[in-house]
Amino acid sequence: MAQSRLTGDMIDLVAERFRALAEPTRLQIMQELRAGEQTVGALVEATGLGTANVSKHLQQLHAANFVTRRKEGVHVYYGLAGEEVFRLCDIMCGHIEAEAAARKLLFARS
Amino acid sequence: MAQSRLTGDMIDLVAERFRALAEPTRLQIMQELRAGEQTVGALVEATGLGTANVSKHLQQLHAANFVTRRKEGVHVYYGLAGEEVFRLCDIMCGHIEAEAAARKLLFARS
DNA sequence: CCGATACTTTACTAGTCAGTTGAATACAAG
DNA sequence: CTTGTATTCAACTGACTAGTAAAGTATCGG
Repeated sequence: MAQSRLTGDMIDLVAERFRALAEPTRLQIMQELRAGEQTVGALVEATGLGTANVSKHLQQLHAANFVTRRKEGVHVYYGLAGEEVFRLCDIMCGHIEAEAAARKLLFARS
Repeated sequence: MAQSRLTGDMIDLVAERFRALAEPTRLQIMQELRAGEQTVGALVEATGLGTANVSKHLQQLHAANFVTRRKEGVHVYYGLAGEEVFRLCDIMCGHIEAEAAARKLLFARS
């Protein structure tokens, strides 16, 4: 099941995907999308970011296949392409919490 | 279990961790470490990268808590701090493969 | 103490990228 | 066709960072 070996090409692709998630702004957008498919304008309002900025981030997330894109009239709706992202975030959160817990323990026995 | 909501601070921390893995070079180093704890010099030889470069990447991985550091005499041994990283990579690989499969399917019915 | 080896730090360069501004495109309504 | 709204594109700036070279630090053997 688990990739015992990551080939050179695959490493590049994986790193590229990680980079798509390595930006707080993009994670914030993903988080907003969790409420459901939304237009660019709605995301702009929800996040307080600039329109062009949000549009660019959405394109990057779309290029990395983390969001879907659907045009309807004058609006463009973006939505989550899957839940993997949040599984990834959960693992990271666990990692961070474990680290915090370890640090706490370290202080406790000083 | 799953974080239904990611707070602002947590988003920053998670993005920071993703960034640590968003570099092919660092993934390559992690991959090498899978064979076991190794010195900086051994990693330099295994990867063909510059010494200072490897040292710096290892520090970043250590700061993100993905590798352990142990000094022994004149050598410094780095090792994997856990297997989460590879779980993350596996999910990403699955994502990439699913995407490739979908593209293939798209071509097939043209 | 001296020199050698292993690693880290610092300073630099070149490339990348987030965010912004203003123009361009697409579509809808009048 | 014209106006207005929604989104994207292009150009720019400032910040960050990978890689490298050279100096600095630590540890061991003699």
